[in-house]
Amino acid sequence: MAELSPAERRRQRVRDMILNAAEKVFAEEGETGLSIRRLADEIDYSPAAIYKYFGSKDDLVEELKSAFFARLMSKVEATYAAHEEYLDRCRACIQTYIYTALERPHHYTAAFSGVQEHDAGGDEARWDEFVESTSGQAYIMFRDLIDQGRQQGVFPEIDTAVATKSAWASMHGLVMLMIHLPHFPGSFPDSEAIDRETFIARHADLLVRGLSAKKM
Amino acid sequence: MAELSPAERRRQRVRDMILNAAEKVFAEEGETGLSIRRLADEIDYSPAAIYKYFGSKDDLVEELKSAFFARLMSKVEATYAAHEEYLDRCRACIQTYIYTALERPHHYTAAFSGVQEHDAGGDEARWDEFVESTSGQAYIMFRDLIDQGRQQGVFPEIDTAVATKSAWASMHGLVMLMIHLPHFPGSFPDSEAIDRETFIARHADLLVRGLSAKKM
DNA sequence: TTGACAAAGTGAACGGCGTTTACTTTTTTG
DNA sequence: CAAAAAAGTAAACGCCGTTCACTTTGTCAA
Repeated sequence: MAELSPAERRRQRVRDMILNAAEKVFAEEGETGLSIRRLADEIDYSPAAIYKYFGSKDDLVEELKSAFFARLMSKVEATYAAHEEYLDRCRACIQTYIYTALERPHHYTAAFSGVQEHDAGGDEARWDEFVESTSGQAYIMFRDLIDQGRQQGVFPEIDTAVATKSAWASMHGLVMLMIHLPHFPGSFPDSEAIDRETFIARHADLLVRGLSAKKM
Repeated sequence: MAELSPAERRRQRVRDMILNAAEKVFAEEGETGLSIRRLADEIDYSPAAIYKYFGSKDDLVEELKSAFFARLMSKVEATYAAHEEYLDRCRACIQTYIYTALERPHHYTAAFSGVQEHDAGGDEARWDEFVESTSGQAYIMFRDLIDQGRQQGVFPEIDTAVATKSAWASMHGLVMLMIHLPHFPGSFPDSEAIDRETFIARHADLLVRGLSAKKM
């Protein structure tokens, strides 16, 4: 079962030290605060040593991001399993996604950063790549969830793929606004204060309502 | 009428040169590609000269962002004026927001960057600040639009502030996903290809449908 | 056990960055 | 025209990611 030699174990330990130090800094300060030199300092190695374990700073950050996304996915899966009734399950999964994303705002935003040019050409080779990517997994999971709703007639008039993308956008947008606007959604003096929990629940409601509605 | 002295005119010209060069680079490459030294090079001045016109790189970028957001707002306002029927107006404004944001992805994302800590304490002094900020203006405008719907009974059961924030999140999320995922929403082999125009229209539809629906 | 080879680790450097400081040149103005 | 103010600059500071030549340490077959 893949026994590790002492050398491999040692290597693994150092690698983990780097990752742990990086995770800590990144969670608190994001990519801005994370520098190879600072990391090296914290683990008492030279900066150059880190390059024996990671090809580049981006590679390192990539690993932080995908570890986070794996956790996000497994949390949503657990929520899925914990709810029987379909609409409950929907709302709960949406909320779990949002809450978990908010636990690590720097990770979540970093996972969706970097402007992509929109290749109109149907470059379908990228689909495989996407499915294995962090965001791809989120898409697949919610697509399956929503398609159940279509099959059961709860969402009578939707196209699964379109509805999934819309719903995802809606969740994603809420997370992003909450991360970037310090007073969202509460403490707007133009309305009664509303706390995050109730707002998230209401947002999930609105979303489900839109999916359930018949065309106008 | 605030006549400008020749000195002031000259100063203004140089300032604009800097801003134009910055705008060009930023539109194409975002904050990554924008450096003071490169800017100085392009306009044939020394790097230090730029600091006679802008306090910092962030100040400069701030000006690019708010100029963009002003354009975004005025486009949405024009769309507002161009549509009479209420639901048409709603859908059209949503779509204009999305399209204009997508014209300058680097500007739009930069305007929503930087993780904020969530001051639970009702720090209401920030409201004034928010109202004058770029994102604050977007909020106010859509809030007024949606409140019209409530008053007219088109959106019968909504709370204006909550609905506005949800709707905004929904638009914002779509823009962000389109910017960050190269194949969104089309060219997913799990469904028929769908182009951006139709998808945006459908997304706006779904949103309006949610707002119109009665509680379940 | 030893000698060769690989792996781990390092100090110093390269080229880039935002920004500041001390300085010179140009322009405005009393 | 002199003095004050503004515009512009070269050089440096302290960061950054990354690379390279080098030394140290560990592994393993003869």
